[in-house]
Amino acid sequence: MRCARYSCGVENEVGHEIADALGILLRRTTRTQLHRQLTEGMGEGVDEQTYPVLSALARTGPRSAADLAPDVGIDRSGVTRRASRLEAAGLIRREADPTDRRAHLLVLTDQGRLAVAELRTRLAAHITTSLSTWPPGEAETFAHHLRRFTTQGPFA
Amino acid sequence: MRCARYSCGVENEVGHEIADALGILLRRTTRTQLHRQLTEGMGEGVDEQTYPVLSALARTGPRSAADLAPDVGIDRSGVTRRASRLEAAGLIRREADPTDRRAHLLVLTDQGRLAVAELRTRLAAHITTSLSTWPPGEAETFAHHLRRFTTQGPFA
DNA sequence: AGCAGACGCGTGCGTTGCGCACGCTATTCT
DNA sequence: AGAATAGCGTGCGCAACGCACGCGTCTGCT
Repeated sequence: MRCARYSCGVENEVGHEIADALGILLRRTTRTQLHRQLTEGMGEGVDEQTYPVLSALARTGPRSAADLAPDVGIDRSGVTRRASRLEAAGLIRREADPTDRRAHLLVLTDQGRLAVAELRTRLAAHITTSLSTWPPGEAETFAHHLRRFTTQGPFA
Repeated sequence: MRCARYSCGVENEVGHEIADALGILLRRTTRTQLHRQLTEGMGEGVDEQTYPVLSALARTGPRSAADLAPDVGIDRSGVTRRASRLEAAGLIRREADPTDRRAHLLVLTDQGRLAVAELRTRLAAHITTSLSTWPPGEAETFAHHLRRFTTQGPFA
């Protein structure tokens, strides 16, 4: 176990370090406390289970439940149920697919768009306040690295 | 929406960017596919639900179930049940607290320690391979930033 | 010292959510 | 046109969680 920082290129040490940090992040994420704090006061329909549906819809636009399922990681029926809850909360609505009359497209309502924006804003506020002590510029590089990691990394 | 990179200090743009990336990470995490892939072939007791317990024990040493509950984010009874599963799988064992005869300390067995190490190794391998295309040094910087973020950030 | 209240763990009950399998409707291919 | 296929929603069984309770243990007060 030699010194890892600034070693030649990429070594396993870096992977372990990131793995540890991600493990912490996973744990902090798994505990739904932050999600609850973020979703507090929102509509009754949005929680840590329905949020991925909203987020995916906001990212990729209207899609069908079956199409959404692999992104959310659950069964199609689960997406259907979550969508029903979100529909009851008025955050999304089912729209008939014009090209296929048996398909239902899930599309965010204005309220749903506001909800996603609000959630993102709250999360950004949390992050921004805690990043205010970082040296100038490092937050930006971290943000770029994080984005690159999520888009081309093992979580892509 | 002015240009955010290398702006003065920290602006909301950075928070939003990180929030988006974390949103993706949350979604990718919520979908248990990666976890399943990582825990495939491990003992039957370890899954995406029991992993946080193992991880927390590996990080902080033997603790009681009630003490562990807030870190895992579930009820004490839930920790008790997860611990029972892990105990049945031989990954942890309940040990009588020497200072309090009603308390049971959850302590990793050698097998449990190996399981945590194996999980961390698999995760590190995933990360390392995908980071091999990064410019030299950036992975280390990202690792340090990520660690700092998880230790002093809003997820601390 | 003795007793009452508090604390900690484990367990039954009710609830919730998921996966699988099925039925129904619409589409497509021969 | 008819048969096979695809897509959505729903019933059933299962797993897991939260809440509340009981039992054993500790602690503080008289």
